[in-house]
Amino acid sequence: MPDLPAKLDTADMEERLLRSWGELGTYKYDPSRPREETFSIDTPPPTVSGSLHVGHVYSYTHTDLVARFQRMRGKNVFYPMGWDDNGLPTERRVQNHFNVRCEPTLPYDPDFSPDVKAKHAVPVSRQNFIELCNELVVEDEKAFKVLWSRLGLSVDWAQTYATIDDHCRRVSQAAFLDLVAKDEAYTSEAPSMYDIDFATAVAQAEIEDREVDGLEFLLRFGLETGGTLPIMTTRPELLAACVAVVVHPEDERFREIVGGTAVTPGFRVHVPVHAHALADPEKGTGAVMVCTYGDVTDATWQQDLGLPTRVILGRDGRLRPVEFGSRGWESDDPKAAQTLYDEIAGKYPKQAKARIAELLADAETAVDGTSSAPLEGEPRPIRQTVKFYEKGDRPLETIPTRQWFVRLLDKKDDLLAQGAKISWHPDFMRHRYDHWVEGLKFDWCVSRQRYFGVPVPVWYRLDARGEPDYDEPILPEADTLPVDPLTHTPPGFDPAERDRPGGFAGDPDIFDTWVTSSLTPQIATGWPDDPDRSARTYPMDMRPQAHEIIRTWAFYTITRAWILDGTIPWHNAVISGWVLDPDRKKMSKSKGNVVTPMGLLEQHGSDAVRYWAARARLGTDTAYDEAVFKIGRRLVTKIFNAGKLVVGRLGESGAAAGDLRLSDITHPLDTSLLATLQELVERATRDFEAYESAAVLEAVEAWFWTHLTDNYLELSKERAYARDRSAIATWSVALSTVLRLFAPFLPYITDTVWSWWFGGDAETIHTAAWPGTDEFAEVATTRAVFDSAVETIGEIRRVKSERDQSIRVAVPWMRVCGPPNAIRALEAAIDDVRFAGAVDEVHFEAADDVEGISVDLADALPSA
RNA sequence: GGGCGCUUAGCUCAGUUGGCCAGAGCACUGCCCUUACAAGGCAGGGGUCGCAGGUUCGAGUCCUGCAGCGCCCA
Repeated sequence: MPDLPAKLDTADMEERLLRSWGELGTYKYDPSRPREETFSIDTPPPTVSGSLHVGHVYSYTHTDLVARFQRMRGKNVFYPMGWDDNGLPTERRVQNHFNVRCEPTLPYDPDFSPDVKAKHAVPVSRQNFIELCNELVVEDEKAFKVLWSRLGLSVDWAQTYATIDDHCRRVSQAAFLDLVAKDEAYTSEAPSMYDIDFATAVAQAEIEDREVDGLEFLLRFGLETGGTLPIMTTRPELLAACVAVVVHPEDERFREIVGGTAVTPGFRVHVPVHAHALADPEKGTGAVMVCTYGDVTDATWQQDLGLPTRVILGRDGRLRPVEFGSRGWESDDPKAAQTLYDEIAGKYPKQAKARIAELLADAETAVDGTSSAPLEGEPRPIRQTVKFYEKGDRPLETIPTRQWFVRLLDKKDDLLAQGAKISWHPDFMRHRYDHWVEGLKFDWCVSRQRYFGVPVPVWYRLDARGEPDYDEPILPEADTLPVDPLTHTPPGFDPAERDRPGGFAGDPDIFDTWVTSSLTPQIATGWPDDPDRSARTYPMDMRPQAHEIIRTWAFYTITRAWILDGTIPWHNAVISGWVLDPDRKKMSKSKGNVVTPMGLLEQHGSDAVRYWAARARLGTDTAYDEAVFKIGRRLVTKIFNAGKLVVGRLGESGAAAGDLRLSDITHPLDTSLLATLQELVERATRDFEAYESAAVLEAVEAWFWTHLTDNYLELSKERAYARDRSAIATWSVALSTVLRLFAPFLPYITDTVWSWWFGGDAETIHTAAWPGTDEFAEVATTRAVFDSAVETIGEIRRVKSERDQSIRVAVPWMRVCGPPNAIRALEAAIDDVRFAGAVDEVHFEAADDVEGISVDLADALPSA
């Protein structure tokens, strides 16, 4: 037994154990053990260029609790860590840090070195950009690794990946080739949700609705048959793109004109009037103008009704030049139409809207030869719901562009069935997934018109005029991945043929970051190159994540696994809530209410911070509350002190660590305590298996405090000091067991106390066996003796306390009254109670008509 | 507008399949230096379990409706 320290030095303890775990290889994954002995975890790769915040500490701790529990149950835990360095945040950080910008058409320069002093950002090739990224994120990764380690995450650091590294790009591209081969990915020119500032298409999952102030304009269309048709619109600037008018099929007001032709004001273009169920009779005047494209419904109408397209909005977000009178742009008065359009061409929608409203308010642009202007009255302010890219500032536009899509809409039922095979913790979180799948409206747009990311690994043949053939994309050989089609040459071509008629062109786009992130299970488990590793770790056991990305990360991951090989990616989805600040707002960097986690660990100790995180049930949001760290800290101190007491006695007793046997435990109080401990172990194990770690902690903490330290240790202390074999053995068993039950939550203090007596330097508690539910079966009795002893000492304390007496004050005698069963149980442990209560003589009194135990010793107390 | 969750002591939260007077910690009050622990221990006060109905011998727990808060989606 080592000399036990007088005080607990947290920083020193943490540093020492971190080193020791590293040397022992405590958290190493063993690739030789079979699948059924392995527990594999699909860890969320944090965005390395993002800030470290307390939310990380929170949810990652939840994961670690399960990892440690499974490890102690004998599982070979596969607990990798990924870094997400693929995407916009890193792109920006690399740009600023190295003063470069990614120019994918440039050739790779192996000798490039950044010039941070250059006046303008230096353009570099995509490969150079990726290399700079790798260089930069090394530092970011270090910061994360230091924090995670200190927090006590039992990650195997030999198992790491980064989403932009060669391996991930290779996996991502290989999985894409698989999609293409299965006809699950396709390219098409279609109206897509497009952010004009980011200049890229986005997917449904990245879109959010925002309420904004808008204006409603009432326009008078002409009718071929004479008269006018009032139409309400919020987007008069798209009037030139109008291809039809629709009304609801059952709307009596418009019965006469369906099938007829309307004439747009100002531009004097003839457009058909159609009936369609999506036209809302309650909205505006009931008649809607269809423009290509004002929003997604326009695209539906255009498709359903076989309408032509008149696209006036360019990918730069400005109204592009149009020639009225040319094919597709016929007008009753091309010259007037052109004059009108030229006033708004080149403008952004917002400016164009203002200008066209002015012009349409002019009677000159009348549609019916009358003198009244097509714009009736003043525009009315309204609140409208508009779609935005989640990172964007201007509304999304629906612009036809060529994109790659992954088929989703044809497999909703399959995806629901896959979701149903997964256990969600808490279970109600599965609704989020189901509702998202049910609400899917588009296939997944996976191409992005950005520069930094995993390139779409595709080339296109160019015809004699230099036009790409999108129908027959050229794909790379699997063993050449990863490729960048803008620098690599496709099989069968010469580099000189790039961008030449009759030659080839590389696809300039990159993938949506979720294309790669949705493959973290495959990335981590070695698909497609290492089938052996994959067979030992996949499907994974557990996916921890936060609830707001169920519709993205969880959804896409389930989708990819289904398409790839019909599997579910993991058996359990474990969903953490958020950390809220004291005002109940989500903590995030942008709100400026973030607390730096390393400071917390240093101030309160890692165990105490883990305690705070572990107390929260899965799926529930938690207020950031310093008070809870303090409670955790108190628990750590208590374990330290109780450990000192117990190990001190064990050492004094002369027994060796392996020397004590369960069969030594014979005293009724001791066997009775083990009955309560057995209950605890059963409950803790059951709850942990159900991912209810917060309930485990609560139960273990309650037992430790109220059963062990407040009562049992006090009751049995005299026997322990007297080297009573039964007491000594019980102290050893109780401490060993409760330490192991606490170990997943409080890895530092438990391992420290463990090392004093049970482990030594060479063995850590974290690979010790989780207590078995039948571990004490041979000696545990019932809890009756313990309960009655506790009740009696509680009564003694209460009476003394009421008399303002010390608990140690000596009492010559007391009378105990209680039901016969309780009295009989109490008699078996009465010497322990007498010592703990400092009572000399006891008179028992069994009575059938009383409820609990009561003591009478007031008269025996010295006067206060 | 649809869905999900939450509403229990001043605060933060437990309350398993409905069952004895509703619990913990913090905070508050009083007492206690008891040889593991004063960064402690013991004891105490404090709640019509959001509201209104219903089922039941019995409801914090099940059902219906309503309200407030939060989140997800439209």
